[in-house]
Amino acid sequence: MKINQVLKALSHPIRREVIAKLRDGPQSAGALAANFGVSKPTMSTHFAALKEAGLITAERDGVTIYYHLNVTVAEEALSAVMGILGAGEKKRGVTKTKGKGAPA
Amino acid sequence: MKINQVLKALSHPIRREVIAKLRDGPQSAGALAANFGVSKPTMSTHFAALKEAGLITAERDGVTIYYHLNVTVAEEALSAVMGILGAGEKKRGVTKTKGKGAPA
DNA sequence: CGTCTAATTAGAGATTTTTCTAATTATCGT
DNA sequence: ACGATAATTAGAAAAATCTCTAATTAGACG
Repeated sequence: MKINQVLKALSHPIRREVIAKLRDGPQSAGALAANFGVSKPTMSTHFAALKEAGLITAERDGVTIYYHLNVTVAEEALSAVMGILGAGEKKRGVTKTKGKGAPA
Repeated sequence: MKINQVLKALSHPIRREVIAKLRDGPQSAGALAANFGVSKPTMSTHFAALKEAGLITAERDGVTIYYHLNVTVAEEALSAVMGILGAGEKKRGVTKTKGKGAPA
């Protein structure tokens, strides 16, 4: 899981909404696309970004493609974000140096 | 807290590293900038993005500016990401319709 | 095979992001 | 006031992102 790809994927509202919808179960590309005011090719690009990030997987059934949320990657991503944001841990105070030998 | 700004802020490796460093306590702009292979003005831009997102705050002490992690916003952001990624909840199965009256 | 549906890839334009150098602002100390 | 230090703003170039329309691929079915 590449955290950079995952966070870039999460940095667009449409892609976040897609993930939210897929939490209720797999859905076809077309059904997903119907929820947003952009063209289908644009949605394809967003699906591709999510797929690249590993957050979703595609499954073809006949002519229809169903996207599934990859729960494992979603959980890994969440852990990673916890690691970055600190998950509520407290740390030591300022190391302020007021006098002459000032810090950078 | 605007989740879009926060996630965009998190979508750059340098900005994530800055947050990580600030978890150990406030640091000056210059001290932070010293850790990355980019110019100081570039770092200023990154600080501005983090500040816009509310993830850090600035405090001037003489000629030096100290950045602090905004723990509250960091925690809110984490909650928001949990909401998006689902925080490990399980949901119902596929609603696959194989026959004629196919879904979109 | 021809045609219809579902979705993607191709190509291009507009906007945003990232980064740089140069100039400016703000503060301190003499 | 002057000069040094810390950091930002200004302006511009390069790269990435987002979106569109048109064309293509893939499969189903009569």
